[in-house]
Order: sequence, then C-alpha cells, then structure tokens
Amino acid sequence: MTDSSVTIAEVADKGDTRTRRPAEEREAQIIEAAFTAFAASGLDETRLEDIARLAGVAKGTIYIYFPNKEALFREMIRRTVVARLDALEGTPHDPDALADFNRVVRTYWSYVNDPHFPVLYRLVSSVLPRLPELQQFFAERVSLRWQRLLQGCIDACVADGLFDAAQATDSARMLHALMMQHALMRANPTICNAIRLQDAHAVLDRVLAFFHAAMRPTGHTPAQQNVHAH
Amino acid sequence: MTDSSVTIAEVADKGDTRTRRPAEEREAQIIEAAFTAFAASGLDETRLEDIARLAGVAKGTIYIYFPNKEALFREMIRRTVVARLDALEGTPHDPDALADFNRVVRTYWSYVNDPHFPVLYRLVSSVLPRLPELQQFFAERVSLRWQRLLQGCIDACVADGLFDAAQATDSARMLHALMMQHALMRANPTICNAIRLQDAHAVLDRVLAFFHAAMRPTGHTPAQQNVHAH
DNA sequence: GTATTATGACTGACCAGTCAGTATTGTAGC
DNA sequence: GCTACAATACTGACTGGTCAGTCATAATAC
Repeated sequence: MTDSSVTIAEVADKGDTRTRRPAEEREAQIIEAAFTAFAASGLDETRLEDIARLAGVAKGTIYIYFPNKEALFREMIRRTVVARLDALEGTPHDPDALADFNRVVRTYWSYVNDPHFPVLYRLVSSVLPRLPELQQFFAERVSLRWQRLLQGCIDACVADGLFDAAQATDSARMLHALMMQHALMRANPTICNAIRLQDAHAVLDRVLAFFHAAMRPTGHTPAQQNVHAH
Repeated sequence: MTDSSVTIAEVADKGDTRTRRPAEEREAQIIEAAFTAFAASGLDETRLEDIARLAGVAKGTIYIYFPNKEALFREMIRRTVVARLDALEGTPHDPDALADFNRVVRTYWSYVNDPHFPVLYRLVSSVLPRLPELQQFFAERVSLRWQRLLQGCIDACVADGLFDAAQATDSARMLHALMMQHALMRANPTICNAIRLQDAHAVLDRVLAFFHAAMRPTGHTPAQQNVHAH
C-alpha cells in the first residue's frame, strides 16, 4: 500500500518533460490521463499528482490549463462524450427505412459497448448530487438524443408497414432501455459471467429479435432481421 | 457555504441525547442517518460528523458500532437492500401462471421504483472499483435474483401456451432490462420531465404492453393484459 | 533579453479515527 | 430506600496524515 494507487504503466514517452508543447497537445495529454485516473478511482479518490504523473507533467502544470480538479473532471467528461459522438455521426443516411434503422442501432450499440462508455456512465452517476448540470448534459447528449434518433427511424419503418403502428409510440425508449441495460450488464463482470453476455454481436441479435417480435405487424411473421449482414 | 452541507431537518427527537439506548436501536439510528447523508453526498463527500449530527449522537459513538466509515457504508447498503427484499417477499404464490407472473412483475416494479432504489444503485455503482464485493452482492441479490424469479414465471406461462416459446429464452432479461432502465430514467429529472414518465403505473403498463407484444404466440392477438386489475 | 511555460516544495484546510474523560445505568451491601 | 462502586455507553477536543491549490524559481523559446 506504500506505492501509488494508479497501477497503469508509467509515462511511456510523451516527449521530453520540461519541453514546451503546444497548448492543445498538453491539454489532450492531461485529459487522457485524467480519464484513466478517474476511471480507476473516481473523482474524490484520484489525486491530482496521479493525473500529473500519468500525463508526464508536474502538478502545477495542470493548473495552467484547468482552474481546478472539478473543472478538469467536467471537461474530461464533456470532451470524451462529444468526441465519441462526433466520430460516430459521420455515417451516411440510408434511404431504405429498415437499413437506416439497422445503421442507427448498430452505431448506438457500438457506442454503448465501447469500454469508455460504462466508465463515463458510472462517473457521471456518482457525482450526480454535486454536478447536476453534468447529469443533464449526459441525459440530453446521450439518452434523449439517441432516443429521438431511433424514434425517427422507427417511424419511417412504421410508415413503410414494416413495424406495427400500435407499438410505435415509446418503442424507441424500449429499444434504448434494452440496449443500454444490456451494455451496462456486459460491463459488470458478475452479471456478465453469470448469464454469458460475452459476445456483443450475439447479445445485440437477441435484443433485436425481441424488439422485432414486439414490433411485427399483427398476423404477420416477417423474416428474422440480422443487422450484421455483410 | 459556511453552514453544514447536510440540509436535512435537525435531530427531531431520538430520545434524549446522552441517554443510553439498546444497541440495536442506536445502530438503526446511525444506519438511517448514514443512508440520508450518503445519498446526499456520496461516500467520500460525506463527513462522519454529518452522519453523527443526523443520528443525534457524537462522532465517537459511531465507532462503537462500526469499525470505520467504509464498513458503515457497506453495512448500510447491505441492510437496506436486504430489508426491502425481505419486506416484499412475503406475497403468496399464485397457482395461475399469468396471475403469478403479474404478481412478481408488480412486486419488482414497486421495488425498483421505491425512492431508495436509484440511490442505492448509484451509490453502489460509484464505489465499484473500491468495493467490488459490494457490486457482486448487489448484482446477485437484486439483478440476477429477480431475473431468475421472472424467468420461472415466464416459463410457466409458456407451458400454458400464453407466451411464445420461441422468445422464452432471455425474455426475463429483456423484461428486467425494460423495468430497471425505466425505473432509473424515472429517477433522473432531466429524462423524466423530457419524456413524461411521471406516473409509475402508466409506465409499467406501456412496458408490459410491449413485453406482451413480443411474447404473443405467432398468429394470435391475446387481449391486452393489465396488471393493475382491482 | 523578455515573455512564456513548467516545476515541485510548501501551505493551510480538512477530516477520519482516537482516547481521556464524563454521564448513565446496574447492583451489592446496608 | 440510600450510598458506593463497577461497568459500560457516550462524548468531543485533539492528532496525524492527506492533498488541493499556490507561487517563487527555473527552463525554454524566440
């Protein structure tokens, strides 16, 4: 217990310490180190010196770029969430309703199954009472945003007669709930091992089979959809 | 910012301070105060003195009953989870498969919609890296336990031809995901207000309508089930 | 030379946990 | 009943360690 609590491999080679770098590069260095450190120990248990060591800078340097620990935390969350969304949003829109639905579902699934996601989710949840504006940011930029996106695709499928109109309302929320909860369960070793959720593709297939069963127009039995089509 | 961070009304009347009470009573007092304080500020931000003040005892008294802050936290979680489960498990088993399914669903829903639940969930999540055994306890005693219970009821319904056998596998997990995620969304003011999840009964009805749609035997359209039947 | 960037020893606030001391209850002897 | 004494519950001022944030100094860039 005498050595550092952060067990990540030490500063590999961030360029010479004590050498000036462009502001953006230094900020990115610090943000990345902050993610790793906060992910390992949470907001309070993480010492600024751990972040500094991981980033390969001195503690004082952090205060040149961020006014305090909480601001660094907030900025780390904000950037990580936004960076991932922007990276994933470039995918082109598909004119075919079902293909577009599958595209959005696949993108969302890869988003929530990225190892960063459950960590961010947990960190944001844990500071809820202290930083409610962060919770709001997360809810709007992730949960609600994706629910609206999904609802649009589902409505298009309903218009094409692919999905039952009776279930259309709220079905985006249902699908969101299924995907989000499965992603969180997959990130929990106890649950994951107990009920075998190892393979992300297989899990998504089961979720979608259930969703399509609920959405199938009454009386019909459309062929099983598979979003992993090559 | 000069006054205490815990804004709950001060010690109402726990009996005279400085008066001896039976050990169980004192412990319960402290556990209850710990729940309130930890719920408001999390494990690290909560000062032992806040808990002491809320419980109407001195800081030193807490150390007579609990070896340290972390043990108090762990015990608070353990007791609160167990107390609620025990209180809800008395409901008698119903021989009719569908009625029994509805009974379990209703019980689970009331469990996860109790205001204590999201708070416990968040607290447990936030200390995951520090107290993994607590996460395991929670996963096994809540998530997995209820999933198994639900699966049993669903299998009975399948045997009676009420649910489609093709969807039986994993459907307990799907229903669990829908209920859990909706309960957590209901506890988040931003999401709750944005998509109007205020009424717990209405939300459960929507979730169950979706679930029944997915589980309906192919080709049939059974009458809409309502678990709030009087 | 001067402006900018980086450093890390230092400070001051904070708080978990301790413990010497005080209050309360129990009971034994009268 | 009353007093004396022991046993135990409770108290809160204090200590020791921790760490966010500062700033005088040093290094680098131009």
